[in-house]
Amino acid sequence: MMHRVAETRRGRPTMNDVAATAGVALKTVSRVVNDEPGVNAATAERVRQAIERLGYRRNEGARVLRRGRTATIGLIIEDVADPFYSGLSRAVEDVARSHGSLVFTGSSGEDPRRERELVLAFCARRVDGLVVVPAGSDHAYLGPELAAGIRAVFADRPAGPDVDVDTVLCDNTGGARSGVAHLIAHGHRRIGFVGDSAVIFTAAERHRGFRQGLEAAGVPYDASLVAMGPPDQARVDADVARLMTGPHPPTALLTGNGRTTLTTLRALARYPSRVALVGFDDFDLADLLVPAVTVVAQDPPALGRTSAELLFRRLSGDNGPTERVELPTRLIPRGSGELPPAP
Amino acid sequence: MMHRVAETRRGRPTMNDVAATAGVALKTVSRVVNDEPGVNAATAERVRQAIERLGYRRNEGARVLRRGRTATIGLIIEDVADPFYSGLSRAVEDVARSHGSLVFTGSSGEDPRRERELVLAFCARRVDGLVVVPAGSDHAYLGPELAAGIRAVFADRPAGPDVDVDTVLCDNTGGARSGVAHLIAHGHRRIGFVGDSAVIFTAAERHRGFRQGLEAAGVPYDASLVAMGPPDQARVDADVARLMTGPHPPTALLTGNGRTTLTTLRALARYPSRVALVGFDDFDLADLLVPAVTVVAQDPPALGRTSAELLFRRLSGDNGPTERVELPTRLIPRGSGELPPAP
DNA sequence: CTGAAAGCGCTAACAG
DNA sequence: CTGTTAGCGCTTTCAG
Repeated sequence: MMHRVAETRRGRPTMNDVAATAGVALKTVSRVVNDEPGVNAATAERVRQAIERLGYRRNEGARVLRRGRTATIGLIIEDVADPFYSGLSRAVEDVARSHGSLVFTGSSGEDPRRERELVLAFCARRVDGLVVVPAGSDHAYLGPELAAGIRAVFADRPAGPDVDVDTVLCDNTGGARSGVAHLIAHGHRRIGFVGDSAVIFTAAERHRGFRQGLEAAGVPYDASLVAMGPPDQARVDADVARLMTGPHPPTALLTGNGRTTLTTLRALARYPSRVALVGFDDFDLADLLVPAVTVVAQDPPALGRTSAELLFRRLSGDNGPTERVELPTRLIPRGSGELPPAP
Repeated sequence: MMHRVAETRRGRPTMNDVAATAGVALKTVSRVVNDEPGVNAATAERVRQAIERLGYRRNEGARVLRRGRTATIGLIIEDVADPFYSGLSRAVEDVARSHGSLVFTGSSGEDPRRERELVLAFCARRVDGLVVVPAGSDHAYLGPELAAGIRAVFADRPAGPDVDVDTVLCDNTGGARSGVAHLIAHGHRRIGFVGDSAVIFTAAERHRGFRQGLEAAGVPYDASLVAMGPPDQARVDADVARLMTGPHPPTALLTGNGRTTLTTLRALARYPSRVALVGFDDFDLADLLVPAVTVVAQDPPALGRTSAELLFRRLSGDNGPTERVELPTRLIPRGSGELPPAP
């Protein structure tokens, strides 16, 4: 079937064009388009034919201008290409869809300025709400947006002190504690920690949990066994080399997140001795490595789902006090975390 | 600093509110907001102060209504949570950003109805253009949108015959041929193919390349060594079992995409004999498995980047004939593809 | 340099 | 059941 180019100046047929074509008033078209009751079946049919003939599609932007809600939310994460965030994204998207909303996605790349830029760009598009994994800790810029009624839920990391928003986190300290406890239960006492930069909330929390885990078992904390920094291979190679070639190398490692686990495994491949390893974050293929990798699993989709559901609860009128949800972690033993201390 | 709630009815300050506060006309505010020349410095400063005081932010939707362009594009993929698509997404997002655009992301989940729904929802939001990885092959629904001036680039898979759009593909047949050639060069003659459902374009193309590769070397094609279907573990387990326990099991396998490679590796873990394997699509950790996995690598970011750049070229006025770009693949030998045929 | 009026495409409110 | 009128927040003429 052929579709003629719209009759209007701008390239797209409008409700007015449809009304003219169908020989009815604008409002009648509006009624048909919005399934409002009280239109004669025959008239409605004429309108529908005109719509079909012109290839008319309602302009959502114009509609929003009148109605207020955009049925759109914004999602800011660190990097869609990271499996942790892509799992979270998918869950947010699914929840949004079930609420009839579309989602703008943006990657901050761990840059606070970019985070701010994205949030404000989304707000200028008048998203109804935001799910944000913050890169920075200064969120004063959100003040006017929140005051204007845009709702926000922070996921994975909390907001700075200047705003009061709902937050969904994972039990970072508890997860790290359980990882350490697991290694200690398997006989380890010299346990290293390879984590992300300490400025990142989750990294700092996991490091805290690591320390607590040692303390709980009466194992002294040794700062020389801790290596925190950016997750690039070169940095991790250097840090692992430092740990493994020191006077008292660790017999076990806790790694601070998915990316770090991979880079650490690569770095470790150069050393003959088998160190035990528990990774924070599960990853595809953990079961296929030799030995299979024991992990403290988070649930990225649950993080996304919980955040988005909380957001939509707010959007549908829940004005109760700010919530802070903490999701549990789960230790999955697969082999690498059960290796005994090397002699 | 405190921000008072907007003085208007609707919750957000408008240009009018700013004008009233600054004691100027609406148009002057507009000029300041848009950095138009010809505003007295002092006046502009008063306006800026009013903006700051009210927490004013331009309503992009209203602006669009007048101007036409939304500075927004839509991206439809199969699943953000799949690393192939998340890599592509990130690249699209980056290109969009460099052109000052925001991106709506949606996952079709391989469902043509959902693909259509997303495309139309994005069009109703008046995106300037679309990058779509199609799930279906009927794209007649796009006709009116294209006629109305929305540009579209299809990525990874071509559009159906009913529309004429730019397309960016990967060299699926060539990649598969090179994988097969590699295995044959290492002495294999009984080579199996485990791929995605044949209805998926890339799967069918890779199967075709597989066949061509055999033919080129004079190795007869044996349909009993081919297993195509959904990438879930159960199906792959069953198919691999069929292949490996048959009268003449293959000594090597070509797997049709990233997910299938993983499920096939899991399935193969149950069999003692070492079959050689080349996987289509590279994946994180391929180097850490034992043996490390030889792959025919695609470049998902390049796919996204190329598609998005083509889209923005169209949006900036390039009306040349429809293009069809094909991106090369690269064989990365790592070990699994160089295993000799089992005795 | 500044402003008033018109209108983008739509829905809300109120007639007939 | 159908239509008219106003106006969402902004930019675009066109006049001062």
